Amino acid sequence: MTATADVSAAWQAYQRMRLQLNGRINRELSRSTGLSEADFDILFLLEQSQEGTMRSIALRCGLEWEKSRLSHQLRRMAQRGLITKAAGAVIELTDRGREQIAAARACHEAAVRRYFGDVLTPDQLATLTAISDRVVSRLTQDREHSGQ
Amino acid sequence: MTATADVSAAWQAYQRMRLQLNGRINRELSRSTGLSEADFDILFLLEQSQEGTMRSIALRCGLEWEKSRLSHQLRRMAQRGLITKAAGAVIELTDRGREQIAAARACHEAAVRRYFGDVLTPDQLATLTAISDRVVSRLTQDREHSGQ
DNA sequence: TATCAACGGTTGATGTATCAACCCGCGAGG
DNA sequence: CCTCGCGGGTTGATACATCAACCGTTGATA
Repeated sequence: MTATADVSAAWQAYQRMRLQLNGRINRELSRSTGLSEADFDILFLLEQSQEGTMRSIALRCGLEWEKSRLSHQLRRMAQRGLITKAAGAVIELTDRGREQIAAARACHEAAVRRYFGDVLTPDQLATLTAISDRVVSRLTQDREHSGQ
Repeated sequence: MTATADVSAAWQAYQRMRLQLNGRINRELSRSTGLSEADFDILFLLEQSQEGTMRSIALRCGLEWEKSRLSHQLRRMAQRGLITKAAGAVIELTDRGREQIAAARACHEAAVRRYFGDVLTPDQLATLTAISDRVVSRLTQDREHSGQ
């Protein structure tokens, strides 16, 4: 039986890492490219797909976002000229969007490596992957609590 | 040298856990107590301290929040009657706030245990703590990039 | 003493997240 | 053929996060 103190220590340490790590990466991304994490995630998925087009529903499944969240975000990104909305709920990457995600990807990868990949051992990385998979599978398992 | 693929796999798994785990816990907290994560964090700190009072600056240091964020949040919480603002930037827990944080703490602890503590081995918890400390210390080390 | 810089705190503007309500097209069952 | 429900998408309201600009006090220095 795991002691409460150990769980609590791990939780607190994890919270600290979560807040600071993602804060730092997002700040660097925003400062050097003007893109938010939300922008980045969407553009990244779009760039992955050939032709740079995806249906809304595919984005939603890939990101596991709520539909209203995606709708609001796509509207703002279309206003900024990063994407365009075509018929049939098809979202298309613009040239401007393509430039930005290319630059942002480099910045993001560098930050992830600098603050995460480079400071952890292969063992730690493997354990973190296992931990994450375990927690996610637990969450998926009792989806009934989720309300979503 | 750690392979790029391993870093990337660990990063993606971690991101999934981060998004889903915190999303679930916050949703349960909000549904069953009406408190957001921000509310919870502040009330938790206030409850810790004897008398349920703290100076703004102490809250800011404890939470590592930006000053404007704290100011906005305290204003909203005062409007909802969870706290009161006294002279000298002193924040005081109200009776209503005390009730809510007590209920919320139980709910939060149960959720952390259910989705996190109960599904990980002592070894995994210890490794996660080590990972978190390592990453946080790396972040603290080159604070110059932070902009904050 | 006068000034200035630093710091704690507030405010307003903007972007982001979530919930609820709504619109619409479509297929199942009457 | 009807209609009813479901799912994809939009919209509006509200809460939260972040940035920049501002206000007051305080302490160091010219």
